[in-house]
Amino acid sequence: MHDDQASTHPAKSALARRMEEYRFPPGYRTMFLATVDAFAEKGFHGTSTRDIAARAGMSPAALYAFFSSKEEALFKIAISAMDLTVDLLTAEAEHGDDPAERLHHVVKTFTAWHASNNPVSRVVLYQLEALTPEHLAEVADRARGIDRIVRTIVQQGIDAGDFTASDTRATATAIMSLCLDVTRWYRPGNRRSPEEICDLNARLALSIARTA
Amino acid sequence: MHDDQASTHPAKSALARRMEEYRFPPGYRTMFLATVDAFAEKGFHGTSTRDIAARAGMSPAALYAFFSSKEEALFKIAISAMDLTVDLLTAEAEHGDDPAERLHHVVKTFTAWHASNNPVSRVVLYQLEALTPEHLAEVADRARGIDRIVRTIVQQGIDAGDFTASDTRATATAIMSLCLDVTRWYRPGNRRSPEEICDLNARLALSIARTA
DNA sequence: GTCTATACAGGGATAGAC
DNA sequence: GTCTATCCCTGTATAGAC
Repeated sequence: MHDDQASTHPAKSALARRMEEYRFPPGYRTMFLATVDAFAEKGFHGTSTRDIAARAGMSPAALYAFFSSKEEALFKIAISAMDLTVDLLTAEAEHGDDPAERLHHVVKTFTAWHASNNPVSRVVLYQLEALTPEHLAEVADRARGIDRIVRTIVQQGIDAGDFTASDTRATATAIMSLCLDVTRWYRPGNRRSPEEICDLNARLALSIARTA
Repeated sequence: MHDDQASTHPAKSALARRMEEYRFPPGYRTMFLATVDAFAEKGFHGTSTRDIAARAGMSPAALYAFFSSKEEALFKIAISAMDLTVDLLTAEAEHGDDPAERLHHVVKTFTAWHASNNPVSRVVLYQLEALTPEHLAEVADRARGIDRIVRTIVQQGIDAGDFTASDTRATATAIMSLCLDVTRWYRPGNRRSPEEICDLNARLALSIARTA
């Protein structure tokens, strides 16, 4: 008999699954996921440690068994999510023989990430300004790594003569916009299925790469 | 002799100019703009009324001469900005004889808005969750109005047989993503000039509208 | 409309027991 | 690792003078 979802999560996020695989302690996982949801809903500064504790079903002090501060919790969430994103996209960037195919896979996966892990991606996209400058710098490094994955494929397509865009960075930025902005407008139960959304974004990304 | 900019604003925002035209009292304008900048930089909950007061060069109590609460300040900022956006885009949506031309104008203007009024647009895009449900509903109305301007042009283009997209709303969403996400990545002094950015977005929007 | 002063609630974080 | 209890600071908002 397998566990059903007892929590408020409609489906277990990729991050939750990874934490299980890696045998993170259950208390940590509970607190971590409660923190993600709280930050996603109310924002970092709008969330009190008491909010988080209530969601996790623990006392406010329990947070400090896992994180040295609320800010560190945000930092660890961001790092975990971005490392997972890099892993996913790096794997996808190797599927497919030509740049067009690789772009298709990467955009599809990156779009799906933002739809299926909406709470985490809201935190990563909108809450990072609350980090200390040191932590922000580490996180910005990861963000550049993600950018680079897309940019590299665009450049390869241009070099191969398959993509006709003239400005690699600008093209990558536009493609990223399509993927990231899913975080803003997507809600579970959207008119379009996640698959339709991912497919459209993948096709639009190719159009963008082929716009002079 | 014209006034030079004495404030921290690199250039007077469209909103600041409109408040002058409409003869808003100077104290109100100062407080309003200080609040915008504070919210844009630190977020609504990350900003204290003392922060705002310090930026405005006034006492913390001065805020309450203009707004009944911090939340009301956010609400008035959002409403002002969105009303101005609707005015700008509505005007642009009338320039041009065919849908392609109108789309070009609207996307260009909407992109320029997010680049040139970055602080205000950061607040409007990322801080609205802090509004009361009643205020949020009013603001969401405005947001739908803005969406509709783009959606209408897309629909006209499809009806005219000029755009080949099959899903009007999805197409409008993708075009909006290009425009809105400028808020996230654009900073004054970007490698590309605002004009280049606007032109590219306008061309990409057309590509998107013409992707099956 | 702007100030000084202040009430008073809520927040982050810690102490110390189990 | 988790709790109860609590410290102390910060934050919103108001009172009342000018």
